[in-house]
Amino acid sequence: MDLTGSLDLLWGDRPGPRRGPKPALTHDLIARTGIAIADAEGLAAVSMQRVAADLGFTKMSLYRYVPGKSELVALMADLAMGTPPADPGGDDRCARLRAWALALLPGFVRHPWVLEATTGPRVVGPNELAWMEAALAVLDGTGLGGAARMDVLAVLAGHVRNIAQQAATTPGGDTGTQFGAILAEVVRERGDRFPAVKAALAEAAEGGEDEALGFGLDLILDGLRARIGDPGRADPA
Amino acid sequence: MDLTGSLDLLWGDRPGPRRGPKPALTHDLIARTGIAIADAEGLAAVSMQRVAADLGFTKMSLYRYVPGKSELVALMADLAMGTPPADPGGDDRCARLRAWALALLPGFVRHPWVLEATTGPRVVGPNELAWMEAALAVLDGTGLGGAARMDVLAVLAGHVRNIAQQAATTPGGDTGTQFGAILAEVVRERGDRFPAVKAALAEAAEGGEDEALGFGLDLILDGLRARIGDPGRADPA
DNA sequence: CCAAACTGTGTCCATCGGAAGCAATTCTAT
DNA sequence: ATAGAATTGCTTCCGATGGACACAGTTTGG
Repeated sequence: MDLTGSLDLLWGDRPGPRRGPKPALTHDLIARTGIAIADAEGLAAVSMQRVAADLGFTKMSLYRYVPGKSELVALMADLAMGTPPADPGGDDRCARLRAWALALLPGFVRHPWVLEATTGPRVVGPNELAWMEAALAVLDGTGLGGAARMDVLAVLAGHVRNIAQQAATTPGGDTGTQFGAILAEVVRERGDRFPAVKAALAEAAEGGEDEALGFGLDLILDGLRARIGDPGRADPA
Repeated sequence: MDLTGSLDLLWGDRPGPRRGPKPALTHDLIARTGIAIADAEGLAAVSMQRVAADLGFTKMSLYRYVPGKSELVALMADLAMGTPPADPGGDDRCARLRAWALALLPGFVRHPWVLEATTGPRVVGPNELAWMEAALAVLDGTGLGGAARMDVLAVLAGHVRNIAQQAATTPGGDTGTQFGAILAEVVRERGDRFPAVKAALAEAAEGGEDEALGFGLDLILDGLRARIGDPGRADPA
């Protein structure tokens, strides 16, 4: 796996050549075209051919800008996540982390393919690193060690990813094939062998509102609050 | 997206035909062959051609057993995760959930491609459902609602997935390209723009042992302990 | 002014997932 | 026992994909 290609591309460490025809495309334009395709039809619909066609160019011209498809997808993913919002500040670090996590969700919901594109070891891009920086900055000055701070970040981001994954629909537009719906379908006729799952599903369907994201964040942040001296409710009601 | 194919295959609802030549292969054998390839060379190396070749058959013969590649991958993933261990029991539900989460990790570490294979909406297989059942059974009888019980499960499993993802190495055997190593490489020359990340990484590298999994679990389970009346240490010390 | 450098394109290739049809094999019904 | 039906594994074929390579046209520096 060659990571220098992704690294140079994502971080834009390219000396600008001066001779020859002026480039008609930019990394940004190419990536945005790919994002549009992935948003509408899923990551599988993103091919070099397709991206080039949507831009009005031939497939091979893209290779003048991007070393390969995986690097293009990495570029798309980093661009799609955008930059983190400004830290609201304040004394309650947990509240700030909560805001950070809540801000992370829309990107995953609007671009569900980013979940696919960012599984496994990869080169971290500028935007992803900026998100990490924002969360770690909040954790600066707590008694937590470096590894622990990274862990808090991983747990929070992981939870947001999970929620986004459950909410993700099939790109084709099959709104009925959400993860929960599929699960319910599977359990319907086999519930006897999985009574706890059956009960939880039935109760959840009856209960109404889905507060998965907030509930999980409260769970994690309550645990965190106990480890750092921070204002906020000590009694979780 | 046709889910009936995956559904029937994963759950083995196939009436056994009696006429014709006896099948030379089984779902189990095919899936295990695919797993061996994915373990050694990554999920990308798993093609119908390759699986068939390793079995000594032609590519198209596999389609007599499996409707398509995605269904094969789903079968591989469910088989690779195996069945959950027996619940140790006891009064401390959090300890039981901790054991459950710890038992979940080895499967992801041994088969990193399962993370890729199980992103996005999918048909849940028997083994995955058994893992869900095991965790939800522990949460039975707590005051938590159905949706909340599912959320606890999602948070725990999500954290384990995240840890496994960070520990995953490139399939090709590039042991140096773990996620943390790549991250460190990126930050090395750009640390000034990301001071919090730089500090956390430096401190983590110096600190030594990596307790990411346990730390995150403690975080989550402490938050959970506050919501269910359960024995266990109240002071996280 | 010319050679070097760069861009976009056309051609070519191996590989992939999968459809369709064919021959051989085995079971069921007579 | 035997004919027909069902099933298997194989061969052939197809469109699409990612990517290598060479080529012609364009721009710029010496």
